[in-house]
Amino acid sequence: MPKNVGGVPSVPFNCQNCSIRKSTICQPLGSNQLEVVETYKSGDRILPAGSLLYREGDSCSELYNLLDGWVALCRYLTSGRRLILDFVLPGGFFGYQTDLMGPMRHEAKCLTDVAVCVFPRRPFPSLLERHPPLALSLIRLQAGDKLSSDNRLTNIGARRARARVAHLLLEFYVRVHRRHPKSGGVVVDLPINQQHIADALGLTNVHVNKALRVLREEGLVSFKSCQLEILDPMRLSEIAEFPPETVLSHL
Amino acid sequence: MPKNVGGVPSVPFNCQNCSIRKSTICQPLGSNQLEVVETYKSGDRILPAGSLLYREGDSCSELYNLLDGWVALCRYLTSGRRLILDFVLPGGFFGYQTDLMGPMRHEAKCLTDVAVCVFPRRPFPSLLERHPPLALSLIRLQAGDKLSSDNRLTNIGARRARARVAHLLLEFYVRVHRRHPKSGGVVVDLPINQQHIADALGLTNVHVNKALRVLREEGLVSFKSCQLEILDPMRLSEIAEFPPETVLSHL
DNA sequence: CGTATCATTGACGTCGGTCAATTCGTGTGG
DNA sequence: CCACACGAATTGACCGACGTCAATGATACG
Repeated sequence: MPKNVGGVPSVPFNCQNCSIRKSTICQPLGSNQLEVVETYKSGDRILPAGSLLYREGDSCSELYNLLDGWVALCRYLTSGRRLILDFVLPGGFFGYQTDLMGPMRHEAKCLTDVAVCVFPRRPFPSLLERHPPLALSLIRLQAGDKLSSDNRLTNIGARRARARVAHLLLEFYVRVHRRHPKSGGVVVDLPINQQHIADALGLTNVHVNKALRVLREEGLVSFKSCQLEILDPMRLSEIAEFPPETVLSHL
Repeated sequence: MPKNVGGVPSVPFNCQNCSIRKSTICQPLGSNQLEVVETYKSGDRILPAGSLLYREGDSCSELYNLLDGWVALCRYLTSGRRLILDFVLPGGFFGYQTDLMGPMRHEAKCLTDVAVCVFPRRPFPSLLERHPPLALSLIRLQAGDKLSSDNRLTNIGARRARARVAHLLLEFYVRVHRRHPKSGGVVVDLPINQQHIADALGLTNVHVNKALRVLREEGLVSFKSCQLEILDPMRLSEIAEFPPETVLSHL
Protein backbone atom coordinates (compact mmCIF):
# COMPACT_ATOMS: atom_id res chain seq x y z
CA MET A 1 0.00 0.00 0.00
CA PRO A 2 1.46 3.38 -0.96
CA LYS A 3 2.43 5.58 1.91
CA ASN A 4 0.68 8.76 2.80
CA VAL A 5 2.33 11.89 1.55
CA GLY A 6 2.60 14.98 3.66
CA GLY A 7 1.50 13.48 6.94
CA VAL A 8 -1.91 13.29 8.57
CA PRO A 9 -4.71 15.08 6.72
CA SER A 10 -5.77 18.30 8.34
CA VAL A 11 -9.31 19.63 8.43
CA PRO A 12 -9.73 23.39 8.61
CA PHE A 13 -11.88 24.75 11.39
CA ASN A 14 -13.71 26.93 8.89
CA CYS A 15 -13.51 28.28 5.37
CA GLN A 16 -11.42 31.29 6.43
CA ASN A 17 -8.26 29.28 6.98
CA CYS A 18 -8.99 26.64 4.36
CA SER A 19 -5.73 25.71 2.66
CA ILE A 20 -7.27 25.17 -0.76
CA ARG A 21 -9.58 28.15 -0.89
CA LYS A 22 -7.79 29.70 -3.82
CA SER A 23 -7.53 26.66 -6.02
CA THR A 24 -11.01 25.21 -5.88
CA ILE A 25 -14.52 26.34 -6.69
CA CYS A 26 -14.54 28.84 -3.81
CA GLN A 27 -11.78 30.82 -5.48
CA PRO A 28 -13.86 33.86 -6.49
CA LEU A 29 -15.28 34.36 -3.00
CA GLY A 30 -13.68 37.03 -0.85
CA SER A 31 -13.13 36.46 2.86
CA ASN A 32 -16.39 38.23 3.63
CA GLN A 33 -18.39 36.08 1.22
CA LEU A 34 -17.39 32.69 2.50
CA GLU A 35 -20.65 32.22 4.34
CA VAL A 36 -22.18 31.57 0.93
CA VAL A 37 -20.51 28.17 0.83
CA GLU A 38 -20.21 27.72 4.58
CA THR A 39 -23.97 27.52 4.94
CA TYR A 40 -24.27 25.09 2.03
CA LYS A 41 -21.50 22.76 2.97
CA SER A 42 -22.42 19.73 5.01
CA GLY A 43 -19.08 19.34 6.75
CA ASP A 44 -15.62 17.85 6.46
CA ARG A 45 -14.70 14.20 6.52
CA ILE A 46 -11.57 12.14 6.95
CA LEU A 47 -11.14 8.75 5.29
CA PRO A 48 -8.39 6.16 5.45
CA ALA A 49 -6.29 5.16 2.48
CA GLY A 50 -7.96 2.54 0.34
CA SER A 51 -11.53 3.55 1.16
CA LEU A 52 -14.09 4.56 -1.43
CA LEU A 53 -16.06 7.80 -1.51
CA TYR A 54 -18.47 6.31 -4.02
CA ARG A 55 -18.65 3.39 -6.43
CA GLU A 56 -19.61 3.29 -10.06
CA GLY A 57 -23.37 2.88 -10.20
CA ASP A 58 -23.91 4.32 -6.72
CA SER A 59 -26.28 7.15 -6.28
CA CYS A 60 -24.25 9.65 -4.32
CA SER A 61 -25.77 12.60 -2.53
CA GLU A 62 -22.58 14.62 -2.19
CA LEU A 63 -19.93 16.60 -4.00
CA TYR A 64 -16.36 16.87 -2.84
CA ASN A 65 -13.53 19.33 -2.47
CA LEU A 66 -10.31 17.52 -1.78
CA LEU A 67 -8.60 19.17 1.19
CA ASP A 68 -5.74 16.78 1.66
CA GLY A 69 -4.48 13.53 0.17
CA TRP A 70 -4.86 11.90 -3.26
CA VAL A 71 -7.93 10.35 -4.84
CA ALA A 72 -8.15 8.22 -7.99
CA LEU A 73 -11.25 8.30 -10.20
CA CYS A 74 -11.61 4.97 -11.96
CA ARG A 75 -13.76 2.48 -13.82
CA TYR A 76 -13.83 -1.30 -14.04
CA LEU A 77 -14.67 -3.14 -17.25
CA THR A 78 -16.33 -6.51 -17.48
CA SER A 79 -12.94 -7.89 -18.49
CA GLY A 80 -11.75 -7.01 -15.01
CA ARG A 81 -9.51 -4.30 -16.34
CA ARG A 82 -9.35 -1.07 -14.34
CA LEU A 83 -8.95 2.32 -15.96
CA ILE A 84 -7.91 5.35 -13.94
CA LEU A 85 -9.65 8.35 -15.45
CA ASP A 86 -7.92 10.93 -13.31
CA PHE A 87 -5.89 11.59 -10.19
CA VAL A 88 -7.31 14.24 -7.87
CA LEU A 89 -4.88 16.34 -5.82
CA PRO A 90 -5.68 18.77 -3.01
CA GLY A 91 -7.79 21.60 -4.36
CA GLY A 92 -9.57 19.31 -6.78
CA PHE A 93 -13.35 19.38 -6.99
CA PHE A 94 -14.99 16.08 -7.96
CA GLY A 95 -18.21 14.15 -8.06
CA TYR A 96 -20.01 16.54 -10.41
CA GLN A 97 -21.41 14.88 -13.54
CA THR A 98 -24.04 15.40 -16.27
CA ASP A 99 -26.77 13.41 -14.68
CA LEU A 100 -26.37 15.15 -11.36
CA MET A 101 -28.69 12.94 -9.35
CA GLY A 102 -28.12 9.79 -11.41
CA PRO A 103 -25.78 6.88 -10.74
CA MET A 104 -22.08 7.69 -10.60
CA ARG A 105 -20.15 6.94 -13.78
CA HIS A 106 -16.91 6.17 -12.00
CA GLU A 107 -15.51 5.27 -8.61
CA ALA A 108 -13.57 7.53 -6.24
CA LYS A 109 -10.87 5.70 -4.31
CA CYS A 110 -8.58 7.20 -1.70
CA LEU A 111 -4.92 6.62 -2.51
CA THR A 112 -3.90 8.06 0.85
CA ASP A 113 -5.63 9.08 4.02
CA VAL A 114 -7.89 11.83 2.75
CA ALA A 115 -9.74 14.88 3.99
CA VAL A 116 -12.67 16.19 1.99
CA CYS A 117 -15.01 19.12 2.27
CA VAL A 118 -18.50 17.86 1.49
CA PHE A 119 -21.35 19.65 -0.32
CA PRO A 120 -24.87 18.28 -0.62
CA ARG A 121 -25.61 17.48 -4.23
CA ARG A 122 -29.26 18.35 -4.67
CA PRO A 123 -29.19 22.07 -3.81
CA PHE A 124 -25.98 22.61 -5.75
CA PRO A 125 -27.54 23.97 -8.98
CA SER A 126 -29.46 26.55 -7.01
CA LEU A 127 -26.24 27.57 -5.26
CA LEU A 128 -24.68 28.11 -8.66
CA GLU A 129 -27.66 29.99 -9.99
CA ARG A 130 -27.75 32.35 -7.06
CA HIS A 131 -24.03 33.02 -7.16
CA PRO A 132 -22.83 33.51 -10.73
CA PRO A 133 -19.16 33.80 -9.71
CA LEU A 134 -19.36 30.25 -8.38
CA ALA A 135 -20.87 29.08 -11.65
CA LEU A 136 -18.08 30.76 -13.59
CA SER A 137 -15.60 29.17 -11.24
CA LEU A 138 -17.04 25.72 -11.90
CA ILE A 139 -16.94 26.40 -15.63
CA ARG A 140 -13.26 27.21 -15.28
CA LEU A 141 -12.60 24.03 -13.31
CA GLN A 142 -14.49 21.91 -15.82
CA ALA A 143 -12.57 23.44 -18.70
CA GLY A 144 -9.34 22.62 -16.93
CA ASP A 145 -10.47 19.05 -16.37
CA LYS A 146 -11.39 18.79 -20.03
CA LEU A 147 -7.93 19.95 -21.05
CA SER A 148 -6.26 17.32 -18.94
CA SER A 149 -8.69 14.74 -20.29
CA ASP A 150 -7.65 15.73 -23.79
CA ASN A 151 -4.01 15.53 -22.82
CA ARG A 152 -4.46 12.07 -21.37
CA LEU A 153 -6.38 10.97 -24.44
CA THR A 154 -3.56 12.26 -26.61
CA ASN A 155 -1.05 10.45 -24.46
CA ILE A 156 -2.78 7.09 -24.59
CA GLY A 157 -3.95 7.36 -28.16
CA ALA A 158 -0.85 8.62 -29.88
CA ARG A 159 2.29 7.71 -27.92
CA ARG A 160 4.01 4.46 -27.19
CA ALA A 161 4.73 3.04 -23.79
CA ARG A 162 8.05 4.72 -22.96
CA ALA A 163 6.80 8.20 -23.93
CA ARG A 164 3.46 7.59 -22.25
CA VAL A 165 5.10 6.79 -18.94
CA ALA A 166 7.48 9.72 -19.28
CA HIS A 167 4.59 12.07 -19.98
CA LEU A 168 2.56 10.94 -16.98
CA LEU A 169 5.52 11.24 -14.65
CA LEU A 170 6.25 14.74 -15.89
CA GLU A 171 2.62 15.66 -15.32
CA PHE A 172 2.84 14.37 -11.76
CA TYR A 173 6.04 16.28 -11.21
CA VAL A 174 4.54 19.56 -12.36
CA ARG A 175 1.27 19.11 -10.49
CA VAL A 176 2.93 18.26 -7.20
CA HIS A 177 5.55 20.94 -7.58
CA ARG A 178 2.94 23.58 -8.33
CA ARG A 179 1.59 23.04 -4.84
CA HIS A 180 5.00 23.22 -3.14
CA PRO A 181 6.92 25.93 -4.97
CA LYS A 182 9.39 26.27 -2.09
CA SER A 183 10.79 22.72 -2.12
CA GLY A 184 13.20 23.16 -5.00
CA GLY A 185 14.15 19.53 -5.48
CA VAL A 186 13.71 17.30 -8.48
CA VAL A 187 12.34 14.62 -6.17
CA VAL A 188 8.65 14.36 -5.32
CA ASP A 189 6.60 11.76 -3.45
CA LEU A 190 3.76 10.02 -5.26
CA PRO A 191 1.32 7.80 -3.36
CA ILE A 192 1.00 5.35 -6.24
CA ASN A 193 2.59 2.16 -7.50
CA GLN A 194 3.37 0.80 -10.95
CA GLN A 195 -0.08 -0.76 -11.23
CA HIS A 196 -1.66 2.69 -10.93
CA ILE A 197 0.56 4.01 -13.69
CA ALA A 198 -0.40 1.04 -15.84
CA ASP A 199 -4.12 1.51 -15.25
CA ALA A 200 -3.88 5.21 -16.04
CA LEU A 201 -2.05 4.57 -19.30
CA GLY A 202 -3.74 1.49 -20.70
CA LEU A 203 -0.64 -0.64 -20.14
CA THR A 204 0.19 -3.62 -17.93
CA ASN A 205 2.17 -3.38 -14.71
CA VAL A 206 4.84 -5.61 -16.26
CA HIS A 207 5.30 -3.37 -19.26
CA VAL A 208 5.33 -0.22 -17.13
CA ASN A 209 8.08 -1.84 -15.10
CA LYS A 210 10.14 -2.45 -18.21
CA ALA A 211 9.53 1.05 -19.54
CA LEU A 212 10.62 2.48 -16.20
CA ARG A 213 13.80 0.45 -16.31
CA VAL A 214 14.64 1.79 -19.74
CA LEU A 215 13.93 5.38 -18.66
CA ARG A 216 16.11 4.88 -15.58
CA GLU A 217 18.98 3.32 -17.53
CA GLU A 218 18.81 6.20 -19.98
CA GLY A 219 19.27 8.54 -17.04
CA LEU A 220 16.00 10.34 -17.70
CA VAL A 221 13.79 9.65 -14.70
CA SER A 222 13.54 7.26 -11.79
CA PHE A 223 10.50 6.08 -9.84
CA LYS A 224 11.15 3.81 -6.89
CA SER A 225 9.11 3.14 -3.76
CA CYS A 226 6.83 6.14 -4.32
CA GLN A 227 9.71 8.52 -5.01
CA LEU A 228 9.84 10.23 -8.37
CA GLU A 229 13.11 11.82 -9.43
CA ILE A 230 13.52 13.84 -12.62
CA LEU A 231 17.07 13.25 -13.80
CA ASP A 232 17.20 14.91 -17.23
CA PRO A 233 14.26 17.31 -17.59
CA MET A 234 15.07 18.52 -21.07
CA ARG A 235 15.55 15.16 -22.77
CA LEU A 236 12.63 13.78 -20.81
CA SER A 237 10.21 16.46 -21.96
CA GLU A 238 11.52 15.90 -25.46
CA ILE A 239 10.73 12.22 -25.69
CA ALA A 240 7.41 12.80 -23.90
CA GLU A 241 6.50 15.68 -26.22
CA PHE A 242 5.75 17.60 -23.06
CA PRO A 243 5.98 21.41 -23.31
CA PRO A 244 9.52 22.00 -21.97
CA GLU A 245 8.80 25.45 -20.56
CA THR A 246 6.13 23.92 -18.33
CA VAL A 247 8.76 21.66 -16.80
CA LEU A 248 11.47 24.28 -16.60
CA SER A 249 9.27 26.65 -14.65
CA HIS A 250 9.19 24.04 -11.92
CA LEU A 251 12.88 23.28 -11.55
CA MET B 1 -13.56 13.24 -49.56
CA PRO B 2 -16.60 12.07 -47.64
CA LYS B 3 -19.90 13.30 -48.91
CA ASN B 4 -22.04 15.81 -47.15
CA VAL B 5 -24.82 14.37 -45.11
CA GLY B 6 -28.29 15.86 -45.14
CA GLY B 7 -27.80 18.24 -48.02
CA VAL B 8 -26.72 21.86 -48.08
CA PRO B 9 -26.27 23.52 -44.68
CA SER B 10 -29.06 25.85 -43.77
CA VAL B 11 -28.64 29.06 -41.81
CA PRO B 12 -31.61 30.25 -39.78
CA PHE B 13 -32.73 33.81 -40.30
CA ASN B 14 -32.85 34.33 -36.56
CA CYS B 15 -32.76 32.50 -33.24
CA GLN B 16 -36.54 31.93 -33.21
CA ASN B 17 -36.48 29.27 -35.87
CA CYS B 18 -33.01 27.94 -35.06
CA SER B 19 -33.05 24.18 -35.49
CA ILE B 20 -30.64 23.48 -32.62
CA ARG B 21 -32.04 25.88 -30.06
CA LYS B 22 -32.99 23.13 -27.68
CA SER B 23 -29.78 21.15 -27.75
CA THR B 24 -27.13 23.81 -27.35
CA ILE B 25 -26.24 26.49 -24.84
CA CYS B 26 -29.37 28.52 -25.66
CA GLN B 27 -31.57 25.70 -24.35
CA PRO B 28 -32.78 27.45 -21.17
CA LEU B 29 -33.88 30.60 -23.00
CA GLY B 30 -37.58 30.93 -23.76
CA SER B 31 -38.72 32.37 -27.08
CA ASN B 32 -39.08 35.80 -25.50
CA GLN B 33 -35.53 35.74 -24.10
CA LEU B 34 -33.66 34.96 -27.25
CA GLU B 35 -32.56 38.55 -27.69
CA VAL B 36 -30.09 37.83 -24.89
CA VAL B 37 -27.98 35.78 -27.27
CA GLU B 38 -29.13 37.46 -30.44
CA THR B 39 -27.48 40.71 -29.44
CA TYR B 40 -24.28 38.92 -28.45
CA LYS B 41 -23.90 36.71 -31.45
CA SER B 42 -21.76 38.01 -34.29
CA GLY B 43 -23.55 36.11 -37.05
CA ASP B 44 -23.71 32.85 -38.92
CA ARG B 45 -21.13 31.44 -41.31
CA ILE B 46 -20.96 28.72 -43.89
CA LEU B 47 -17.75 26.84 -44.64
CA PRO B 48 -16.87 24.17 -47.19
CA ALA B 49 -15.88 20.65 -46.26
CA GLY B 50 -12.19 20.38 -45.46
CA SER B 51 -11.77 23.94 -44.20
CA LEU B 52 -10.52 24.84 -40.73
CA LEU B 53 -12.30 27.03 -38.20
CA TYR B 54 -9.10 27.37 -36.21
CA ARG B 55 -5.74 25.66 -35.89
CA GLU B 56 -3.88 24.45 -32.83
CA GLY B 57 -1.86 27.40 -31.56
CA ASP B 58 -4.11 30.00 -33.19
CA SER B 59 -5.57 32.72 -31.13
CA CYS B 60 -9.22 32.57 -32.01
CA SER B 61 -11.65 35.34 -31.20
CA GLU B 62 -14.81 33.29 -31.55
CA LEU B 63 -16.92 30.51 -30.10
CA TYR B 64 -19.13 28.25 -32.18
CA ASN B 65 -22.50 26.60 -32.16
CA LEU B 66 -22.67 23.99 -34.87
CA LEU B 67 -25.87 24.51 -36.85
CA ASP B 68 -25.33 21.95 -39.56
CA GLY B 69 -22.66 19.50 -40.66
CA TRP B 70 -19.89 17.65 -38.82
CA VAL B 71 -16.68 19.03 -37.32
CA ALA B 72 -13.66 17.11 -36.02
CA LEU B 73 -11.56 18.47 -33.14
CA CYS B 74 -8.03 17.20 -33.48
CA ARG B 75 -4.36 17.49 -32.63
CA TYR B 76 -1.14 16.69 -34.45
CA LEU B 77 1.94 15.31 -32.72
CA THR B 78 5.51 15.91 -33.77
CA SER B 79 5.55 12.33 -34.99
CA GLY B 80 3.01 13.40 -37.60
CA ARG B 81 0.30 11.35 -35.96
CA ARG B 82 -3.15 12.92 -35.80
CA LEU B 83 -5.50 12.35 -32.90
CA ILE B 84 -9.19 13.18 -33.18
CA LEU B 85 -10.35 14.34 -29.75
CA ASP B 86 -14.01 14.57 -30.62
CA PHE B 87 -16.58 14.71 -33.39
CA VAL B 88 -19.01 17.63 -33.16
CA LEU B 89 -22.55 17.13 -34.48
CA PRO B 90 -25.25 19.76 -34.99
CA GLY B 91 -26.15 21.31 -31.65
CA GLY B 92 -22.58 21.01 -30.40
CA PHE B 93 -20.93 24.03 -28.81
CA PHE B 94 -17.17 24.21 -29.24
CA GLY B 95 -14.13 26.45 -29.00
CA TYR B 96 -14.46 27.11 -25.28
CA GLN B 97 -11.32 26.25 -23.28
CA THR B 98 -9.59 27.02 -19.98
CA ASP B 99 -7.36 29.75 -21.21
CA LEU B 100 -10.20 31.55 -22.93
CA MET B 101 -8.11 34.12 -24.78
CA GLY B 102 -5.00 31.94 -25.14
CA PRO B 103 -3.90 29.82 -28.08
CA MET B 104 -6.23 27.03 -29.14
CA ARG B 105 -5.25 23.59 -27.86
CA HIS B 106 -6.69 21.75 -30.83
CA GLU B 107 -7.82 22.27 -34.39
CA ALA B 108 -11.40 22.37 -35.69
CA LYS B 109 -11.78 20.84 -39.14
CA CYS B 110 -14.98 20.66 -41.16
CA LEU B 111 -15.79 17.11 -42.22
CA THR B 112 -18.68 18.36 -44.36
CA ASP B 113 -19.95 21.68 -45.54
CA VAL B 114 -20.75 23.37 -42.28
CA ALA B 115 -22.93 26.13 -40.86
CA VAL B 116 -21.95 27.70 -37.55
CA CYS B 117 -23.45 30.32 -35.31
CA VAL B 118 -20.62 32.53 -34.09
CA PHE B 119 -20.17 34.24 -30.72
CA PRO B 120 -17.41 36.71 -29.90
CA ARG B 121 -15.09 35.21 -27.34
CA ARG B 122 -14.05 38.13 -25.17
CA PRO B 123 -17.45 39.24 -23.84
CA PHE B 124 -18.56 35.67 -23.28
CA PRO B 125 -17.80 35.46 -19.53
CA SER B 126 -19.81 38.59 -18.90
CA LEU B 127 -22.70 37.09 -20.87
CA LEU B 128 -22.56 34.08 -18.59
CA GLU B 129 -22.31 36.15 -15.47
CA ARG B 130 -25.31 38.26 -16.38
CA HIS B 131 -27.44 35.29 -17.33
CA PRO B 132 -27.02 32.47 -14.82
CA PRO B 133 -29.23 30.07 -16.79
CA LEU B 134 -26.74 30.29 -19.65
CA ALA B 135 -23.90 29.53 -17.25
CA LEU B 136 -25.77 26.51 -15.90
CA SER B 137 -26.41 25.43 -19.46
CA LEU B 138 -22.72 25.63 -20.29
CA ILE B 139 -21.93 23.66 -17.15
CA ARG B 140 -24.32 20.96 -18.34
CA LEU B 141 -22.73 20.88 -21.79
CA GLN B 142 -19.24 20.69 -20.33
CA ALA B 143 -20.26 17.85 -18.04
CA GLY B 144 -21.67 15.99 -21.04
CA ASP B 145 -18.43 16.55 -22.96
CA LYS B 146 -16.47 15.29 -19.99
CA LEU B 147 -18.54 12.12 -19.89
CA SER B 148 -17.90 11.38 -23.52
CA SER B 149 -14.22 12.17 -23.00
CA ASP B 150 -14.17 9.61 -20.21
CA ASN B 151 -15.94 7.10 -22.40
CA ARG B 152 -13.46 7.60 -25.20
CA LEU B 153 -10.57 7.32 -22.76
CA THR B 154 -12.04 4.07 -21.48
CA ASN B 155 -12.44 2.84 -25.01
CA ILE B 156 -8.88 3.56 -26.08
CA GLY B 157 -7.28 2.65 -22.79
CA ALA B 158 -9.02 -0.59 -21.97
CA ARG B 159 -10.36 -2.28 -25.10
CA ARG B 160 -8.70 -3.92 -28.05
CA ALA B 161 -9.11 -2.95 -31.66
CA ARG B 162 -12.23 -4.89 -32.62
CA ALA B 163 -14.20 -3.75 -29.55
CA ARG B 164 -12.87 -0.22 -29.91
CA VAL B 165 -14.15 0.08 -33.44
CA ALA B 166 -17.46 -1.50 -32.49
CA HIS B 167 -17.87 0.93 -29.63
CA LEU B 168 -17.17 4.00 -31.75
CA LEU B 169 -19.58 2.87 -34.45
CA LEU B 170 -22.32 2.28 -31.89
CA GLU B 171 -21.69 5.73 -30.49
CA PHE B 172 -22.07 7.24 -33.95
CA TYR B 173 -25.23 5.26 -34.53
CA VAL B 174 -26.83 6.49 -31.32
CA ARG B 175 -25.73 10.09 -31.75
CA VAL B 176 -26.99 10.35 -35.31
CA HIS B 177 -30.19 8.51 -34.56
CA ARG B 178 -30.94 10.73 -31.60
CA ARG B 179 -31.21 13.63 -34.03
CA HIS B 180 -33.48 11.78 -36.46
CA PRO B 181 -35.86 9.75 -34.33
CA LYS B 182 -38.25 9.35 -37.24
CA SER B 183 -35.94 7.51 -39.66
CA GLY B 184 -36.30 4.05 -38.16
CA GLY B 185 -33.56 2.31 -40.09
CA VAL B 186 -30.42 0.64 -38.89
CA VAL B 187 -28.49 2.50 -41.56
CA VAL B 188 -26.99 5.92 -40.98
CA ASP B 189 -24.66 8.11 -43.02
CA LEU B 190 -21.32 9.15 -41.55
CA PRO B 191 -19.15 11.76 -43.28
CA ILE B 192 -15.93 10.00 -42.31
CA ASN B 193 -13.53 7.41 -43.66
CA GLN B 194 -11.46 4.67 -42.09
CA GLN B 195 -8.60 7.04 -41.42
CA HIS B 196 -10.84 9.16 -39.21
CA ILE B 197 -11.85 6.10 -37.24
CA ALA B 198 -8.21 5.16 -36.85
CA ASP B 199 -7.21 8.63 -35.66
CA ALA B 200 -10.05 8.70 -33.16
CA LEU B 201 -9.09 5.32 -31.72
CA GLY B 202 -5.32 5.37 -31.70
CA LEU B 203 -5.11 2.73 -34.44
CA THR B 204 -3.86 2.69 -38.03
CA ASN B 205 -6.11 2.81 -41.07
CA VAL B 206 -4.86 -0.62 -42.07
CA HIS B 207 -5.80 -2.19 -38.79
CA VAL B 208 -9.17 -0.47 -38.71
CA ASN B 209 -9.83 -1.95 -42.12
CA LYS B 210 -9.04 -5.43 -40.85
CA ALA B 211 -11.16 -4.97 -37.74
CA LEU B 212 -14.05 -3.80 -39.91
CA ARG B 213 -13.74 -6.87 -42.09
CA VAL B 214 -13.94 -9.15 -39.08
CA LEU B 215 -16.97 -7.30 -37.71
CA ARG B 216 -18.64 -7.52 -41.10
CA GLU B 217 -17.88 -11.22 -41.53
CA GLU B 218 -19.26 -11.86 -38.07
CA GLY B 219 -22.48 -10.22 -39.19
CA LEU B 220 -22.26 -7.52 -36.52
CA VAL B 221 -21.86 -4.23 -38.33
CA SER B 222 -20.84 -2.92 -41.73
CA PHE B 223 -19.31 0.40 -42.71
CA LYS B 224 -18.85 1.02 -46.41
CA SER B 225 -18.57 4.25 -48.40
CA CYS B 226 -19.83 6.40 -45.51
CA GLN B 227 -22.78 4.13 -44.76
CA LEU B 228 -22.98 2.52 -41.35
CA GLU B 229 -25.30 -0.44 -40.89
CA ILE B 230 -25.94 -2.11 -37.56
CA LEU B 231 -26.56 -5.78 -38.29
CA ASP B 232 -26.72 -7.40 -34.86
CA PRO B 233 -27.28 -4.72 -32.19
CA MET B 234 -27.31 -7.04 -29.21
CA ARG B 235 -24.14 -8.98 -29.92
CA LEU B 236 -22.47 -5.78 -31.06
CA SER B 237 -23.20 -3.92 -27.85
CA GLU B 238 -21.99 -6.99 -25.99
CA ILE B 239 -18.55 -7.16 -27.52
CA ALA B 240 -18.25 -3.36 -27.33
CA GLU B 241 -19.35 -3.33 -23.68
CA PHE B 242 -21.77 -0.63 -24.76
CA PRO B 243 -24.91 -0.25 -22.59
CA PRO B 244 -27.43 -2.31 -24.61
CA GLU B 245 -30.48 -0.31 -23.52
CA THR B 246 -28.89 2.79 -25.05
CA VAL B 247 -28.75 1.05 -28.40
CA LEU B 248 -32.16 -0.58 -28.14
CA SER B 249 -33.87 2.72 -27.50
CA HIS B 250 -32.71 3.77 -30.95
CA LEU B 251 -33.82 0.79 -33.00
C1' DC C 1 9.30 -15.86 11.12
C1' DG C 2 5.31 -16.30 8.01
C1' DT C 3 2.44 -13.73 5.06
C1' DA C 4 1.11 -10.31 1.81
C1' DT C 5 2.06 -7.01 -1.51
C1' DC C 6 4.76 -5.03 -4.87
C1' DA C 7 8.81 -5.02 -8.04
C1' DT C 8 11.64 -7.44 -11.27
C1' DT C 9 12.91 -10.53 -14.82
C1' DG C 10 12.62 -13.99 -18.62
C1' DA C 11 10.24 -16.87 -22.08
C1' DC C 12 6.91 -16.78 -25.25
C1' DG C 13 2.72 -15.48 -27.84
C1' DT C 14 -0.25 -12.16 -30.10
C1' DC C 15 -2.05 -7.86 -31.38
C1' DG C 16 -1.42 -4.23 -34.02
C1' DG C 17 2.07 -1.49 -36.92
C1' DT C 18 4.84 -0.99 -41.20
C1' DC C 19 5.47 -1.49 -45.89
C1' DA C 20 4.02 -2.31 -50.30
C1' DA C 21 1.18 -4.06 -53.94
C1' DT C 22 -3.37 -4.32 -55.82
C1' DT C 23 -8.08 -3.17 -56.31
C1' DC C 24 -11.92 -0.19 -56.16
C1' DG C 25 -14.59 4.00 -56.78
C1' DT C 26 -15.21 8.36 -58.46
C1' DG C 27 -14.35 12.31 -61.02
C1' DT C 28 -12.07 14.42 -65.12
C1' DG C 29 -10.61 15.16 -69.68
C1' DG C 30 -10.18 13.58 -74.32
C1' DC D 1 -17.73 6.29 -74.12
C1' DC D 2 -13.19 5.31 -72.77
C1' DA D 3 -8.65 6.49 -70.67
C1' DC D 4 -6.61 8.21 -66.98
C1' DA D 5 -5.68 10.02 -62.39
C1' DC D 6 -6.29 10.21 -57.68
C1' DG D 7 -7.53 8.92 -53.32
C1' DA D 8 -9.46 5.40 -50.42
C1' DA D 9 -10.03 0.55 -49.40
C1' DT D 10 -8.16 -3.97 -49.28
C1' DT D 11 -4.90 -7.53 -48.74
C1' DG D 12 -0.58 -10.05 -47.60
C1' DA D 13 4.14 -10.52 -45.64
C1' DC D 14 6.70 -9.35 -42.03
C1' DC D 15 8.10 -7.36 -37.61
C1' DG D 16 8.12 -5.13 -33.22
C1' DA D 17 5.72 -3.59 -29.16
C1' DC D 18 3.19 -5.01 -25.64
C1' DG D 19 0.59 -8.70 -23.08
C1' DT D 20 0.56 -13.17 -20.62
C1' DC D 21 2.35 -16.30 -17.56
C1' DA D 22 5.26 -17.64 -14.13
C1' DA D 23 9.18 -17.60 -11.15
C1' DT D 24 12.09 -14.95 -8.06
C1' DG D 25 13.26 -10.96 -5.01
C1' DA D 26 12.47 -7.25 -2.06
C1' DT D 27 10.05 -4.98 1.62
C1' DA D 28 6.77 -4.21 5.19
C1' DC D 29 3.98 -5.90 8.74
C1' DG D 30 1.80 -8.72 12.29
